[in-house]
Amino acid sequence: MEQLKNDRGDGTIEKLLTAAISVFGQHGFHGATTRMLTKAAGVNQQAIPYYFGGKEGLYIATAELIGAGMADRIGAAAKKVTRVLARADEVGEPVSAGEARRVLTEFLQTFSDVVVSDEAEAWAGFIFREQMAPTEAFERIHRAAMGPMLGMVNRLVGVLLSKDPASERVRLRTLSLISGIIVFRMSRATALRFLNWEAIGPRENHALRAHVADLVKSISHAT
Amino acid sequence: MEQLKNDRGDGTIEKLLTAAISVFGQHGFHGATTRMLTKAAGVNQQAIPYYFGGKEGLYIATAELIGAGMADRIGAAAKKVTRVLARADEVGEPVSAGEARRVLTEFLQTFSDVVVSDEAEAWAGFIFREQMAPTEAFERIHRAAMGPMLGMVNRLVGVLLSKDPASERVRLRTLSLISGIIVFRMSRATALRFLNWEAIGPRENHALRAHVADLVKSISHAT
DNA sequence: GTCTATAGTCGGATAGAC
DNA sequence: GTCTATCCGACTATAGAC
Repeated sequence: MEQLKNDRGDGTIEKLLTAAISVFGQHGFHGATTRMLTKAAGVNQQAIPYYFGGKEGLYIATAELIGAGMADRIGAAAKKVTRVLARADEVGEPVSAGEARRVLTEFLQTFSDVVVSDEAEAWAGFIFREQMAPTEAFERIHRAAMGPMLGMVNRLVGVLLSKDPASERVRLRTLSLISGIIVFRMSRATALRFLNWEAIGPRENHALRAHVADLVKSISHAT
Repeated sequence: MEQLKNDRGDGTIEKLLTAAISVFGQHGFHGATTRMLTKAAGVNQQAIPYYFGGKEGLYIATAELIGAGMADRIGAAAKKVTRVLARADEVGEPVSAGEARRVLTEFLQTFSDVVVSDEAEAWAGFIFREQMAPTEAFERIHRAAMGPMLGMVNRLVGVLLSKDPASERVRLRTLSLISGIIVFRMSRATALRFLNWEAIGPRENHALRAHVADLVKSISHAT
């Protein structure tokens, strides 16, 4: 399967992949039918077996696209953090609590932006379905985006707690911290209702960023 | 549909419901077939349309059972909290921060126990699928268990932050707090791997209870 | 490379014997 | 109330014209 044929197909593959993210996300693998997928993409039903070898092939390809998309969207922010951590390693001196808090807050605010973005809405269903019953698709998303992010955040949480990042306590905090942000996407319906929000617009986005700062602050204050 | 017929059926309905929780949880509504469901329950395929009017009817009935199960399992702990809150209302004096923290910790530890329990494993897939694409089934679970719990926890978080429980800030914290616990069920695979845990046994359960106490503590310390 | 037509499979629900 | 047999529709994938 050396490479996806691109000649002549005026974006059939791309249209299919784009549509697949939201259709699979909304209905899951079984709930989505090839007819839904191709209709949403505006292409012939036969395009799926032809280009992807079948529905499952399209599913895997979609997962890869999502992984790449996530990595891309948080990439710039992640690079900043990596740079700070790398510099600390070079100097052989740990990152200061103040800097860790600043960097972590900034990164997680970006993450929060991405999480509640319209783009992520299409990703979310896909990812969280996979999280419950991981298939190969999840592996790919994890490797591309989630794994590196977890490790990075964990190091900063370790600094804030003045504890070994490898310790259980730090890792537990990291997991809870990230899930405390993701909840606004994953349980969006529940969250909106509970907050009396109708949607997540600029004002709500701003409130979320403040909330993220709150969460980070609460880590450094606890012992 | 006055009442489910129970005469003579030696537990067919019960067997079907019990099996349905895990089968729907694992495969989702579309992924689960009536043949899977009835085979897992050890009953005739025809039993689903007969007793529940169809696959969807079984799905709704399953949701109700889960809602009742959750309410039951956290019921005792919830009652304690309700009592404390009610007493405060009577006296007209707010709950003290110390008591709020104690009560909240105890409640959330129970919640954490339930969340990671084997029983909840069967519920989890069902609930989180619903959370992403809520149907009527979600409404029922929400009303039975999640809604009341959110309100209760929120009041205590309000006390700890010395803020109006209705305020956005408090509600945001409540959502993040609860999701910080649920993550160990919802993203269990990711969490276990990140923590180098093989399973959640007694030791891990204990660690989680300590972690929950940590999370509550971090609320009272933050401003 | 893209289409129409259709084959082949499996899904949920029904009919009717017992 | 429970079974076997079966229908009908929807699904994915293939065949073959263009």
